Amino acid sequence: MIVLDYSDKRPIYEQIVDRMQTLIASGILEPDEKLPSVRSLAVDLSINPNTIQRAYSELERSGFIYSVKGRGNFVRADEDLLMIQQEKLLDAVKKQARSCRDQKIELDRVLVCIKEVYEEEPV
Amino acid sequence: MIVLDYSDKRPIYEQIVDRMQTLIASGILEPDEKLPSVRSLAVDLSINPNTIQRAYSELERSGFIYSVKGRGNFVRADEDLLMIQQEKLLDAVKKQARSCRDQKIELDRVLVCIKEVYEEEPV
Amino acid sequence: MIVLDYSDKRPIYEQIVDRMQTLIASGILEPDEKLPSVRSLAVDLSINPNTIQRAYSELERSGFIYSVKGRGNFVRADEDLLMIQQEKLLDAVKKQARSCRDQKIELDRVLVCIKEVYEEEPV
Amino acid sequence: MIVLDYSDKRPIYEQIVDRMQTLIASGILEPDEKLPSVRSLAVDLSINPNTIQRAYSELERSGFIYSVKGRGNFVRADEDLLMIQQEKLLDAVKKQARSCRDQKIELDRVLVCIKEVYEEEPV
DNA sequence: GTGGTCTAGACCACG
DNA sequence: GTGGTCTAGACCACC
Repeated sequence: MIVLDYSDKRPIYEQIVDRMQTLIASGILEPDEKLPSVRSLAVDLSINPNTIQRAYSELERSGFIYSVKGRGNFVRADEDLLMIQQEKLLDAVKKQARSCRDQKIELDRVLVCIKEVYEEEPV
Repeated sequence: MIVLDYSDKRPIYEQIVDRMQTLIASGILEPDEKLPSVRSLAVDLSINPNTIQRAYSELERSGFIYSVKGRGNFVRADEDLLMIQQEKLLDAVKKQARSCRDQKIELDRVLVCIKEVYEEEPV
Repeated sequence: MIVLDYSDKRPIYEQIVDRMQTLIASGILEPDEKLPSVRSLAVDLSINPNTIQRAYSELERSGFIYSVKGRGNFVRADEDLLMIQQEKLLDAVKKQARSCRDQKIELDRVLVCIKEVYEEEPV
Repeated sequence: MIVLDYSDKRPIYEQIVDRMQTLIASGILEPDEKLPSVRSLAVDLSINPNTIQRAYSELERSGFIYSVKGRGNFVRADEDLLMIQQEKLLDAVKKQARSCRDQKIELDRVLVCIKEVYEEEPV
């Protein structure tokens, strides 16, 4: 469910955070569903448990999951948060669109790109 | 022409590289135009000349500028390179579009965002 | 009478202890009144009986309740203890007041807050 | 400037975060002032640099400081944030006041406590 | 078994 | 020298 990319410059914990957010936002992980335990996921991905711990802490801080000591981490049901997340993503889209425009890429080429992606396979 | 953002997590030299690339790709800096000297730009931005030097080196390595010993750095006229840059940017757009799709953002919302941006003022 | 908050970072047993202390101090639970049995309360809150047991043990240790083997747990009538509890709480109030003062919150704003609360509805 | 309390149940990094927030809110640390470096503070308090790092990360995340790689951490000037911080603190005060009220502590005793504190020495 | 904190020590990127 | 990430290994509290 999670694939790490060591050639990516972004830190590992951030890749995990992003992936989990996507899994939650897309509904693949349902509200109150239990996430893999810190240690088991660490073994799975063969990385240090601290790194998973950090990813989970970030997810809890930003409200995507809640953690119960001695029991595990669980998906939080929060529609508002997902909305805010979408807005953030759209802001990023706009920023990128400005780069395209500044580099004289025609509008249609951009739109076609987007449409292509939406016709691909889902997650 | 260049504004640094110290609260941005990206390194200073990278901000400069990006900005220069945009200025070149958008035609604001014209082919064979002379860039500000390392030292003068360093004074302007009140940062270490080494940082400017690094940015210029990166730009030269990736072919956006050429340097002439004792005279300065100049914008290279290279249509192919600009094309490659555009492709890179479009790849990034696709990657982002996948995120939007995975987070269940409707296609139309994304397209509208892009169109809005293209109707804004240029650089 | 007791509501657990799993997203609270405090341990479950501590939430129960606190709540019971409040119920006793406020007189809602009267002296020599019988508390719910460990097992029944565990079923009620759908948690592990061990957790209830731990809460009751803490309450007994600190003198709020006494337990009679084979009969159950009962509220202890102890005026002194309640006084000590009040002193503890007032110490906490002072500590918090210092934070307010250090953060340059005007004295009046704090006093008004307190007064507002005392005019609200009781438990 | 910072004193750790090992008998406190709260984690060390949290104590540091709180203390720094107070120092910033009270104006002892001024905007754009440089904080002690991660390593030097670690030596000072004789704790692991990772713990300082964590505290600083939290402070950056919540907007109290900004960090520049290779240069250090600096106090951020943000009036709004301080206001929000004050509101949070007053909410905590109200919560505590409810406990006092529920435990039948007279209003005047609480008010006197607060006033006493405000007449003590500052930070 | 679970999450959470801390230490020790290492490596990298930046200026 | 600065911040940032990661590993390895330990200890604690909770359930």
